[in-house]
Amino acid sequence: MNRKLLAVYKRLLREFGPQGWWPAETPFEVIVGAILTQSTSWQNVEKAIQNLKKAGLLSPDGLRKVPLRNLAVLIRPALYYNVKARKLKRFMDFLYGNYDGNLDLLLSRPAGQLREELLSVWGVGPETADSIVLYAAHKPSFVIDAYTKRIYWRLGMLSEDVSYDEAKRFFEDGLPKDVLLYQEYHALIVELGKRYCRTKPVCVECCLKNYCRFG
DNA sequence: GGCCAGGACACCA
DNA sequence: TGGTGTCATGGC
Repeated sequence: MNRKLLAVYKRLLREFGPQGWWPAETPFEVIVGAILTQSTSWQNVEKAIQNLKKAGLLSPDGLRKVPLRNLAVLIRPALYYNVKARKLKRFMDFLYGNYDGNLDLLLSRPAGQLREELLSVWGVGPETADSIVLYAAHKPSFVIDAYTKRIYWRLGMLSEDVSYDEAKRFFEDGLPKDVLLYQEYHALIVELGKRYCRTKPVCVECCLKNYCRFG
């Protein structure tokens, strides 16, 4: 257990309150959002998801059947829409090819196996896989993103060039294995990052000055 | 008008 | 295996 890691969590929780992530209505929506939000602000992702909803396509069967080109047009507000349309299609191929479209069955797999399977799908990298395991399957798998590395490097708790897996291990070894804790912690880090820790150095300093004095 | 978002993959040496 | 390029909208 890492006391400082827990202290930072409590400080963030006090500052921002419970986040209640993920902002989605169903596990399937979590998965679609996780792919669409790759290197993209959530505001843009929401527009794309709304388009899918209006078109009545926000379901495994809907996304499986819609032509690639139409799908790309619908998710245009999310960045890199051609690539992401292909990624969504690949995921549906995987879901129907291996689980007959049964999402519950896929998500019922043990966390470690689920993560490995997700990583085998083209377009699903470590962060996307962990987001799905944690927020769609509700199983413990800590999510690392650019904000996490940036903030904990500035806090002197991670090295600047830390790998994804190393950072993940650092958090999982340092925290109780608790799904709700993992969910809230990552959401709070993103909230802090969005407000104060953009890439510009001055903003990172600002973040640390105002929000990262953790005893 | 410019910068950059809650990444992942291809390609190259 | 690590570094760099590609993808390509919309908000601030």
